[in-house]
Amino acid sequence: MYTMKELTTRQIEILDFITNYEWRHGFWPSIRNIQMEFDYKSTNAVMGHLRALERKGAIERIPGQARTFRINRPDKPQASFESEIPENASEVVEIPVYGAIAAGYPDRVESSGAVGKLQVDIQNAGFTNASRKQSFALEVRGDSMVDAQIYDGDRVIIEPREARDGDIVAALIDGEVTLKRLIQKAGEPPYLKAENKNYPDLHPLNNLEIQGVAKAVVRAL
Amino acid sequence: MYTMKELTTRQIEILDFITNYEWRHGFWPSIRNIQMEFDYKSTNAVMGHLRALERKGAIERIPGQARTFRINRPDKPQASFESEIPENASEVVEIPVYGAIAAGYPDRVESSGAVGKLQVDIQNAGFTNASRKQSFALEVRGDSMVDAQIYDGDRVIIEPREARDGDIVAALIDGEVTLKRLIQKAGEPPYLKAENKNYPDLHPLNNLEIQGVAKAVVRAL
DNA sequence: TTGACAAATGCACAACTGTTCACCTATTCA
DNA sequence: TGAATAGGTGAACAGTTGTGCATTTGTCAA
Repeated sequence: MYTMKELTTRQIEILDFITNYEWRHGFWPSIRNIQMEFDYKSTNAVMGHLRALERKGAIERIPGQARTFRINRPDKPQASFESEIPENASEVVEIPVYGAIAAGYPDRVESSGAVGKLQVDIQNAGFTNASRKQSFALEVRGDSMVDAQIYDGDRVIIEPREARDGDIVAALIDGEVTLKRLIQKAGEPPYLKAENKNYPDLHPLNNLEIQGVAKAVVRAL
Repeated sequence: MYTMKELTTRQIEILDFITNYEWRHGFWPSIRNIQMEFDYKSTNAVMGHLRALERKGAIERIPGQARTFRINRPDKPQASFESEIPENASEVVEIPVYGAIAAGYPDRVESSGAVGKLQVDIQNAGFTNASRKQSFALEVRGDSMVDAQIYDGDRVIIEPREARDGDIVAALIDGEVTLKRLIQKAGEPPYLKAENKNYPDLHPLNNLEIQGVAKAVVRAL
């Protein structure tokens, strides 16, 4: 189901080290940091793996800039034995629930203060370490996202970060808050698309401010 | 109140930008990134502030290494925000994720050990205090519950308790595990019903053992 | 006035860091 | 057999990045 291609054992080891390094240090490793961990005699051994990981969509980097990683996790945990010793499994995201967000037509956020908390661990929700502390949850109102399996009353966990094309985002469009899918093609102005045929696309008149990207849905049964 | 000394307005601005940059990008800014943000003509303007922030204990850095920040924030945000949050909202359930459960036709639980953890607070998931510690999460496989908005790959949080008519349950039916809705009318033998017209009802031949009731769904986007 | 400190400019340097080129071994697969 | 791919060595290069020195301005308190 996920677009990420298969990774080799070595590539998974590298990826794990990068993730783990960031978890332990709070910043990403340099290529020579990785080189030392694996006792490579050349930085190029690392470069090859990084290129492979990038080609397979597992990571992203900013060319030429130091320690700028982005990890693209598949939602599923990879190797089964890898998680038998879940070192970071106990790490928890603490997410304030701020109020309602309209999945129908744009609306204003209602509640000013947090009305509850939601805690989800990083592995399972696919958060980047970077923004986990700032994540928050919003209660969904309306039915404009039903085709993305997001329903009225669900709680959406929002991670504040830059959005890419196709992300489901919490956005301020002309001053009002809404939950929609972001369409951002090169050379064209970005707009918001509902996941429900009955709703029209939302083209911003003035400005479009992305507040964050929806990372997970939680629904009480 | 805190060991951290007073920061000037400018230093707070710098600190905020650093934190915010890391939120948005997933990695720390370089000194020149900060310089550009504040339109400094010299990197040394930034250096001065960084030195001050480090001297006052607000941040830490690794000398000579790129984009290696550590923010020393007071752990508690602000008292005013804290008081708006219900006290018991911080209480957390720790839920091991055990493996896959078939929402299609019955299947065996695949993994023996926990493959991850999921933490959800009590208020939002609606757990009873009694059984929250035994709760666990299962990954859903198949599409037999799509009409209840439970999809392939979702994680269902199961609370082990006696089920009532209409509950969505994890059940052992004739030795195999499945996720279905329980139909239990008075005077009739209970059976399991899929939330998908294409799946037939499951009538147990021998025994029907309810392992628990589904309380919440968590899905990564 | 003097001193201390916050804030900022300008420039140069050295270390850190990503990247490339050339070359090598081993395995898989048609 | 030949091509493709994973994995690796070695050396060199260039851009990024942190850092130091010298200098200026303004505020505030002793």
